[in-house]
Amino acid sequence: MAEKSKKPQKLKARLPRGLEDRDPAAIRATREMVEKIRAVYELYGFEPVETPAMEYTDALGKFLPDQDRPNEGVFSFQDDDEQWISLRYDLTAPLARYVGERYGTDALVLPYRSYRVGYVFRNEKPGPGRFRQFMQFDADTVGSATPAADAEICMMAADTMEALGIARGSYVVKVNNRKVLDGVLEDIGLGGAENAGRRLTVLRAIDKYDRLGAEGVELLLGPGRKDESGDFTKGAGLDKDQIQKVLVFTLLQSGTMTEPEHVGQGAYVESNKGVLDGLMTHFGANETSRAGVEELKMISELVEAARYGRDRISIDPSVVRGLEYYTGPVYEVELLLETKDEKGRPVRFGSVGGGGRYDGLVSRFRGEPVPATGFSIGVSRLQAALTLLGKLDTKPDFGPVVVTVFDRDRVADYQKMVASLRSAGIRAELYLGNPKNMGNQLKYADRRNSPCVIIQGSDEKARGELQIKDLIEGAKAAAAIASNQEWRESRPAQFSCSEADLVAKVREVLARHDVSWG
RNA sequence: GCAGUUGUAGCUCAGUUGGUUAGAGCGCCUGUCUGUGGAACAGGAGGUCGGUGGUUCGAGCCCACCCAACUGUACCA
Repeated sequence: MAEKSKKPQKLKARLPRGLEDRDPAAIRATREMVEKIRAVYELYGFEPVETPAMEYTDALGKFLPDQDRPNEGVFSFQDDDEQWISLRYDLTAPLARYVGERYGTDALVLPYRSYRVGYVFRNEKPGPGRFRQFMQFDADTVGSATPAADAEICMMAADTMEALGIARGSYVVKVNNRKVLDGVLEDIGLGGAENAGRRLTVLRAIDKYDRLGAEGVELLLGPGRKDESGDFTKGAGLDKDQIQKVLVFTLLQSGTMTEPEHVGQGAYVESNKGVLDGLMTHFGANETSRAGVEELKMISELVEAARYGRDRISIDPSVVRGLEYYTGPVYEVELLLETKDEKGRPVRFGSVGGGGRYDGLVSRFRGEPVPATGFSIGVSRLQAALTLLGKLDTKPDFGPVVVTVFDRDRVADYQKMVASLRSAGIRAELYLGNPKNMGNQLKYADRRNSPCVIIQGSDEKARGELQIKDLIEGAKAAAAIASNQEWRESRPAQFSCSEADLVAKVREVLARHDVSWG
């Protein structure tokens, strides 16, 4: 018993939770998604910019509501000079810093329209499609207060989803305006700084509408709600009339969708308009709300004029989006596809992107107001969703053409073949393992998913020839062969050619199987 | 953070009322096979039984605490 602990303990190879290693297929999928998003953003006139993964903590967080616990949710450390530095948790705050540093100089053309992609970090509990390091792809317009800036970001969000292969009807861009919400809250007596906490509770309750439904929201607005596990969530403690008013607001989204045959005749416009009319009727008396509805109206008219119907961009008062820093229109892109995980349980992905107007975020670096609006796609979450939906190509890429080593003293000859294939633009490599037998080399090439291998033994060398073995064709032929003996001797899908024809013949094999790399 | 469920080989899982040296399938490695991938056959490696402490003559199994994963919930700039 005493010597049990004498064993040398191995270091456990493991990754911190909420992080992931990414294989070639995942990397390729990300690259393709990023490229499609980039193309749409560029089309809309945005230009790229890149900022570092770290910022001074105050530049990221000072404006934010949860500053009383600066180390929660963010990864932070202290620099040599004791200043706090944090890993960015989104791409918006760093952009505000970037703009704040250049505002009013020649380095920045206003309105400034830029996009950026990169990893962001959050120190939170991970879940399916939710990581502690994940990729976002943002676009923002800084220095423009017109709702036209908001409208086009909504349209761009819709275009981006379709560019990513998500069919119209399988996603929706939801739009709301924080001003309308603020007005409603004023109306029910929750205005003023002393009610900030309860306002937050109400906003969170509304935000859960799509998940909990009207009944759940009602409980959260009132006494509170108990979930399936018995956990209790404290409510906002509103009275009946207050709850009723908030619910009327939230439920106004459920205007009917226009029938497809009316699309194109302008009829579908009525649905968004219906929501807006309803908002105006119920809440127009409040000045703040009315201003918000007017903005939404403008956005709605602009997107509809551009033929983006409610099937793509929908006014939805239940959208809250984040907390304090949004000041006007807010947007959220939701995936409407239902899917199941490996165990057959239904998974809802919900929001895969969002954004809004944040007129205060840049101005805190300046003395003057700087309006801004932007949008962010959660690339990692969207990729997780698309993978589960089987909408991403997860086939591994083809491996390189493998030149096998037959005679160990002729490695130079084989390396020369590799070089000539490479100079012809063909992905190729020399077998670098132990070349003691051909079987291992073919097994290696097979596992690398190589389209073909090159073999040259002394017989072929004497004739100035070499063998090209088509592994893809060979695998098909193998199905018909039962014995190993026969399998070996028949050498399926293998042919000779002269050394001079190497590149041309390999090209033929590649063309036959549509092999392309990357 | 809170609650529930679950932790045995790389993966999926057996493991009796607490009893000798913890098993299987798949995968992996080696050989049959230095002139050819799959299949077949033979052999092999791989385990702190999630961790620590306790109860016991004896713990994979019982108890306590801790850790991790999963699900729900809270938070999510």
